[in-house]
Amino acid sequence: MRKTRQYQAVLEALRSTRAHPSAEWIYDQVRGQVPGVSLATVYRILKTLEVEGVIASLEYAGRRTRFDGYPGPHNHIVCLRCGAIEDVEAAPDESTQKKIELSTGFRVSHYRFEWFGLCPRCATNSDPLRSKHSDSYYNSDKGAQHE
Amino acid sequence: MRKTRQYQAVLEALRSTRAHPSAEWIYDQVRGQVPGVSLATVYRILKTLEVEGVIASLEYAGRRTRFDGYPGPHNHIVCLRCGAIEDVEAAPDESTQKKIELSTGFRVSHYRFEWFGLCPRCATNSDPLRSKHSDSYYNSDKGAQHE
DNA sequence: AAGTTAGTGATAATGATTATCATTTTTATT
DNA sequence: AATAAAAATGATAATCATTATCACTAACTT
Repeated sequence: MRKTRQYQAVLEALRSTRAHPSAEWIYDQVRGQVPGVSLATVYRILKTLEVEGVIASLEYAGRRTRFDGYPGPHNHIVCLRCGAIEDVEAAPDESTQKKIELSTGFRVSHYRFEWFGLCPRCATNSDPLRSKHSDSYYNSDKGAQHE
Repeated sequence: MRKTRQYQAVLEALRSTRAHPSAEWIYDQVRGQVPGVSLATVYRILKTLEVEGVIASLEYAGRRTRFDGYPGPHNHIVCLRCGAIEDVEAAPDESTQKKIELSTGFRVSHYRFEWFGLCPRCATNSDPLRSKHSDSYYNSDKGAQHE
């Protein structure tokens, strides 16, 4: 992969935050650096970066994919209402993985371990839950509601 | 919710297997009992059952949702290639959850803990990976490849 | 039996992501 | 530098699981 302006802008945008943005939020940032960039290009570069292991994608059905520019040994806690994703250090212990491999015969490559609930702000705010297809975070036009 | 023929047929179809089927596989089963049933009705009933806590949905971005008719204290192991989902007893310990609640301020309602890898058959079979939009399990016409 | 409520079936709409393809940009070769 | 080959881009159409809509029907209530 060539280190094009688009490529660099995508990686910089993603790494500019610890808040796990969506492709569309990244797209908006990149447009500031490369005005005519296409959303398809952003998706393409994100996929390349993921395959290279440079970034990670966090996928939840019915919600847009969120990207993590600092993949490493950590897990996530996700707000059911606003979609906020924060890092968490806890992880299931490795001895469990060996047991599972023996009992199921699967060859395990990775695990997903995520807590779900309400973030502190959402826990005290009783706005209605929003539909599957609109995250408050990193939404294209409306902008983030909080944080 | 009235216990209509459609409702009962959906629940029976889902509970007829431990293999976590998709809405479309359930739809095919239900059609055997209620010939003119609509796919929309199946989705509607599945959503109701989930909200009632009678069943659980297992969601993976880009793949169709899979349903679990026997939700309980267990977790899953997922094959990256064929989409097979099997039950696993291991779970992260509860003391970790308390620590996370204190450090993040989130109010945790549930967690997701899943191992990914290749099932025994897929580990020894080198067919190409299929696209995001076609699971081999519970695919409408083609039927399951194995199991 | 009439009236209210809930559920259904058919189909259109949704929306994030991917595929396509002609064009442009970059790299390699002469 | 000129040309050829390879890769990346931008614009847009296509995909596809799921949801929304709405007219119609079945089920309860009194």
